[in-house]
Order: sequence, then structure tokens, then C-alpha cells
Amino acid sequence: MKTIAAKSVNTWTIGINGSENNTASAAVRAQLQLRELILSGELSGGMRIAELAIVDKLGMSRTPIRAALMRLEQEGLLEALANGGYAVKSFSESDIADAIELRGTLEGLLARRAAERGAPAAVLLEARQCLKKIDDVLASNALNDEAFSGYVDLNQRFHALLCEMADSPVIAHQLEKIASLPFASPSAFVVAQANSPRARDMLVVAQDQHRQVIDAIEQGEGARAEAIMREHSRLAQRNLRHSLTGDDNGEIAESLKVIKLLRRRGAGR
Amino acid sequence: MKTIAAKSVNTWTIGINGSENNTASAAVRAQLQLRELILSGELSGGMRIAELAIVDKLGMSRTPIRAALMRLEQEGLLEALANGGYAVKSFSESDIADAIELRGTLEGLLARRAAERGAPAAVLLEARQCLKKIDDVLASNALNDEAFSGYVDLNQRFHALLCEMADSPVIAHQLEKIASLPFASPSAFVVAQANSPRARDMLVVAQDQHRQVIDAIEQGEGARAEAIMREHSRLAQRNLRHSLTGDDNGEIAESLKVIKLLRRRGAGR
DNA sequence: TACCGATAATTTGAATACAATAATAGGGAT
DNA sequence: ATCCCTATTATTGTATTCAAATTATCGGTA
Repeated sequence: MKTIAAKSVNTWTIGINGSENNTASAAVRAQLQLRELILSGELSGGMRIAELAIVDKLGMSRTPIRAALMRLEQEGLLEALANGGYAVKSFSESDIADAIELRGTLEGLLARRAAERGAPAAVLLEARQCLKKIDDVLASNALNDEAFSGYVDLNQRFHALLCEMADSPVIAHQLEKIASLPFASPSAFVVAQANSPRARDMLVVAQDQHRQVIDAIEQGEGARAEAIMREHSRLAQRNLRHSLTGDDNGEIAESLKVIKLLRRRGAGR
Repeated sequence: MKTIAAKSVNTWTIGINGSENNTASAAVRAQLQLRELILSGELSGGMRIAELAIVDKLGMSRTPIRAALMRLEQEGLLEALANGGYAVKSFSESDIADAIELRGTLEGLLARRAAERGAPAAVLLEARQCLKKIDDVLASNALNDEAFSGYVDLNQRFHALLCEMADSPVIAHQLEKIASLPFASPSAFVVAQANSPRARDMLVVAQDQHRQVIDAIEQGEGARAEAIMREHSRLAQRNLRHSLTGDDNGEIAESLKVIKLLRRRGAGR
């Protein structure tokens, strides 16, 4: 009776790890596959999605597909049309920037709370161990793809630990929702940097911020902890801009699924 | 083709205004009625919700009810159970406090952005007019229920205008979601104060903050605007505490639907 | 040619029927 | 008497059918 939400649990981790997860319910499979279709650009921004078309494509009945569409709408990847049906949402560059800033703000809030109210020693210890592992990954001067992928995992783990320190289910839940937007996740633009010569340096800076925020939390320095996490999110902002205005003629951008969602110079804002 | 989301539009305003809205789709009706059942305490915290039971109660088929349950889950009023089905969520006092702080943080972010990037003159004008109307409401020394209800409307309008000033659909959308939790809405605890002698004074303070934040935005004082909105949300915190620890032996609390969701001294936190 | 109306077709919303899975209760064995 | 296994029941997940509404198409008229 006290078991909780395995159903609506972050479908990200499932999908990301590649395994097609044939055991999951049809609705979840539909959700994952649809997200994949959207992120891969097969269903491009602004395009209207008809249920029957998806039925044909995914080979299941309308019911689980309707559920998946509904979930993807709440996730923010689709928008509901006035007279039924959905359309693939597209995002301007400033939308993405806003989403990142939002995440930074919330992580700042978490960090401040953790500092003000004190974080459990056990979690702090885990965080320090996590930092050490990241150090290990960053030890070599040239990072291969495997190292980057390892970094992404540890980075996500660190951010999760930060959530835990603040001990606020409500805020944590909301942050999860925000980070479910593919371009707002803590390590969304990390991989984009894999080929860049300065890639490692970026991670070194990020790691320093990680360390400082833990320090601030331990010292009970709320304002500092908050400021650090906000600034930390600006790294993602920089990576975003770097991906888009990169000197490599969009080579990096091409490798980023997220870019498919970008509305190129849409009507202002 | 460019029409947008009349479907998933905030169902709050619909429900709040009392009219049962028989024209809406069955799914939306189910959502409204279910929320009413939850907020009225008929479906109390922790209670498991079986679809068939709701079918009997609301007299429609499972399909729209499933949709409504899904929406209420995303809204945060229900939680999905591991093996299917939902349970009514209950909130601790700190959960509510966190939700309010979250809203304050986001509104702070909005205000800062509005200040930093400049808000459209038209919206600023509207906001000033809104403030004037609130002044009018507060003019009399003793406020009747009608006056309070008027205040609530104007207050919501003001907060909406603030959203508009920041001109960030992404942040606005997220804030809407957070404020959809009944106790996190900007004017959630205003009515609770209707009988309190100091009720009007609270609103006077709030109004002053409204005025100052607009001033800060006009002056481009981002940090100040942010700080004001954060502090502004603490009024709701105080009202919350006042409602709960009130000297009137829970008379106020009784009038607040929100209280039905409260988990009295649950396991820690 | 452009515009308006009617009809046909497509599409979503709702209801029901069906399948699979989890909970429960009952009976048997140790 | 208790524990475990099985069978039944209840409940969710999925498919399909039906209805309503919206959109598209075709024909006619100004």
C-alpha cells in the first residue's frame, strides 16, 4: 500500500540506456518510441500528430497511444490542439535558455535549502565520493567517448544527490519534471562537447563548482550555494550557444538530438 | 493550425467559478468533479482510487475517467501506485511550505527577468491599473466577503501580468503547473483570513509589495524585484501557519478545503 | 474566378468488450 | 495452528466499436 509510482517513474533512464524494454506496458513503450521519433526529427516541430498514423507506425491500438500522447504533452514535447489532437512542439533558442535557467534556479533553491537546514552526513559523504569518481574520470588529459559517458552518469548522480540533500519531495518532483525536457537536463549539452578541444576544461570548471557547492552546503552558506548552482547552470547555456554558433559549422549541433526541436528564428520573442 | 491548447487549458478557473460546465468534454468534467471530491475530503489522503468506483460515482465510462486520473496525477493530487491504480496524495505541512517557496522562487525569477530585460510598457500600465483597483478594494476599513473575492481576482490578475512581463513561455508554463496545486496558488490562503481582524493589514502589506516590485521592474532593479517576490510568497507561508496554529481553534482551517489534504504529523520531515 | 454550401471522409472522444495481471480467500498439508 | 499453494475474484491494461464533430472536397452560384 505504501509502494509508490513505478509506473510514472522517469521514463528517461529507461529509454536512454538503449534497451527497448519489451517488458514494459504498451503505453510506456509507445511513450518511449514516440519520444524517440520526435527527438530523431522524424516527427518534426509543428507537425500535427494523428493517432491513427501512430497506430500504423507502432502497431498497437489507439488506447495506449492516447495515453502516451497525453504523457508527452504533460512532459512538454507535444502541445494539445484546440480541436483535439496534438502537434509536436518546437522550441526557440530562448525557450531552451529559459528552461536551463529554470533548472539552475531550482537547483539553486535546493542547494540553499540544503545549506540552511543541513544535509544528512551520509548523503554528503556519497556526494564527496561521487566527486572523487568524477575526478578519476577527468584524470586523463584526453577524454574518449566512454569517459564522457561515465561523466554524464556521475554528473546526473551528483545532481540527484543534491536533490536528496534538500529533502524536499515537492521541489524535487518539480525539478524532475523540468529536467525531463531533453535540453534542460543537467548533462544535456555535455556530449555535444565531446569533440571540442576545450571539452575537458569545461568539465573541470563544472567539477570545481560541484566541489564548491558541497563546501558551501557543509558550511551552511546558503546564499553562496545558491549562487554557485545558478552559475553552474550557465555552463549549459554556454554549451548551448557554443553548439549553435560553433565554428565547426554545426557539426556538433548535428550530433545533438535536441537540435531537431529547435525552431530556427521563429516569429520573434 | 496555429490554434493552441484549449483542451488542457487551466481547468482551475473553470472549476472555481462554480458553474458545472456541462458543455465540457466528459474527461474534463471527470477531472473537475474528481478534484472537487478530493478537495472536499470525500476522497481522503492515502485512499486508493479504483476506476470502477469512480465510474459508479460519476456515471461515465472508464475512458474519460482514466484520462482524468492521469491528469490529476500530473497535477500532483494523485500518485500512481506501483501496480496500477492511483492513491490520493496527502501533503505534510512542510510540503505545502515548499510548494509556496517554490512559487515564490519562480515568481522571483520572473520579476528579475522582467526587470533585467524590460517589460512592455502596455503590460506595465495594465499592472498599475490593476494595482489601483486593488487599492479601491482595500479602501474600506472592513472588508466583506465580496471584497475579498474581488481581491482574489485582482491578485491573480496581477500575478498573471507579472508572468506576461517576463515574456517566457517556458517559465510561465512551469509556474502554472506549480500554482495548480491548490495550496500553492497566489491567493490560496487569502480567504482563510477573511474573519481575522488583521486580514486587511495583510493585504495592505501584500499590495505594497506589489507596488514595489513593479517599481523595481521599471527601474531595472532585478535583484530587488526578485527579492520582493520571494518575500511576497512568505506572506502565504505566514497565512498558512496562522491558519494551522490559529487561536480560533481551527475555525479558519476548517473553512479551507486545502486542509483536507494535510497529513497530520506524518512520518517525520 | 471566387465564394458559399452541402455532403463525404477523416479524426477524435466515449463506451464496451476482452485479456492479463495482481489481490484475496479458501483449503489442504505439515 | 500455521503456512503455502491454488483457485477465484477484482482491477487494471488493451483492443475494438460506436458516435460526434471537425475538416476536406465537390458542386453550384454570383
